[in-house]
Amino acid sequence: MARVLIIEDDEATAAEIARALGQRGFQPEHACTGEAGLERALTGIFSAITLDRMLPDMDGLAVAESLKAQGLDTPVLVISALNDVDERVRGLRAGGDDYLTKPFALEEMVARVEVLIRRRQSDTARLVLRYKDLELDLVSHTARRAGREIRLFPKESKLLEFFLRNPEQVLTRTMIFQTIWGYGFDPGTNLIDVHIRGLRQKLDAPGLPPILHTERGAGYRLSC
Amino acid sequence: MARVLIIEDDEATAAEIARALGQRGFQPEHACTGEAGLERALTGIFSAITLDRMLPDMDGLAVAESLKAQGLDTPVLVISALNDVDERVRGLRAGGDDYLTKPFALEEMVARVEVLIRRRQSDTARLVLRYKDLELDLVSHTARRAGREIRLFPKESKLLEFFLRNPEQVLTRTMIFQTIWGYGFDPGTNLIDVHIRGLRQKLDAPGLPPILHTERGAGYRLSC
DNA sequence: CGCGTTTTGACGGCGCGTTGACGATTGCCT
DNA sequence: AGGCAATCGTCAACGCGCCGTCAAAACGCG
Repeated sequence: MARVLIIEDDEATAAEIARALGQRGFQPEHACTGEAGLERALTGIFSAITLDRMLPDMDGLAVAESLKAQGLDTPVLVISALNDVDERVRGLRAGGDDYLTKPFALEEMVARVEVLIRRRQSDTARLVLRYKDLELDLVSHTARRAGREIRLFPKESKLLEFFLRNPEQVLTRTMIFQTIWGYGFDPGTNLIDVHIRGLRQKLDAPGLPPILHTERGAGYRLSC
Repeated sequence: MARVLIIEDDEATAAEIARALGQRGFQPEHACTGEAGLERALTGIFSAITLDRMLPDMDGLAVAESLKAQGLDTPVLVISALNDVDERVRGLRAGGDDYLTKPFALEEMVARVEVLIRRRQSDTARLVLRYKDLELDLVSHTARRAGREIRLFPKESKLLEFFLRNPEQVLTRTMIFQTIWGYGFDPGTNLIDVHIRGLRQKLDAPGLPPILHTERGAGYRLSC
């Protein structure tokens, strides 16, 4: 999952940005100072960086310049209260890849981050399905519930995919065999039961409500 | 010198943009309609495109989408009078690489075009890729891990390049065959396995953590 | 023709899918 | 309410097929 570094001294702003990014499926991390941000950016792997123009210890532009000077080409979105045209031009020339002025709409910020990342790795757009606090990466066969990452077997992944594409609906055994195994009939084994068990075991961490419900005599259903 | 395509119906605006770009050393060309712009963009080689959101014959966003759909990845700067946040987000999601609202300062417009071009060049013309303690020189086909220099075969280099451009992501056999061999399908041989083995053997010096992981039933992944 | 590289094919190990037995639970019927 | 049958859940073990390995053959370039 794409990691985004937030270099921002104001805690409240940083929290808002992080939340907005998190909702779009990014994995945000936060650094409070320019120094810390530089450190994190150089040691970790990030898909993009949001950089506050004004930081307590150093100018945001100095951070951007330093990053580019060290050969790091992670795209940088400069965020600033300075709306002057000259300031914006300076920000872009200093190594920023985009410039956004405060106050800004969170949605626009996220959209700009997405553009920056999209340009970089234009290939391999990963396909992700979502329902409530559950999401599934169809390529890596990796699920995620309440932030916890869960590795699934291919068959489990296919099964969960079927449920996520038909949430809150009862799926009969026949439908499941049809879709996952291509059978077209119920062979009478407990194949599905076993895989459902596997999924439940991995998805239902203690403290969370169960998400796969059995409809006796009918089939199974994915719901809150 | 870099050519920039201006898709803009208003003659006066187009002339201003062209002059400003020309002064910074760009070679501007002008198309008056969306249709003409599409035509020029697809037939000529441009480093960037400025695209008016409102055109007489078609919506600017439709032009942007059409360009991206045809596989053209020339960066697009969308210019519009619509300053609504939703509009801007739509513009970016539709395939625009940046969004600028009228009225704008010519200098900022030029700066943004420069950023788009700079970013693209650094993407394609980059000679060395890095991830953690691993780096790869694309011209000499030489890798380096923990300081140790490693000579790679051309195929191995291409394969590693693909992984380095998509770190920490699962790459399926199909994706790899598509990218490295241009097949578009999995021929069912163990070609990839053999080359992966070659890379592992060369990259994983004893004492270092393995860096190429297999995701059974899914593909391979480059990580820590 | 000779060298370096890529591809093929055979073989073995092990992960994952499947099976079958058995226990638990549900719902109907007496 | 209680018993019974049908349905579902759980577990461990088997075996197929995917993946790793190796060496030899095919390829391409000079």
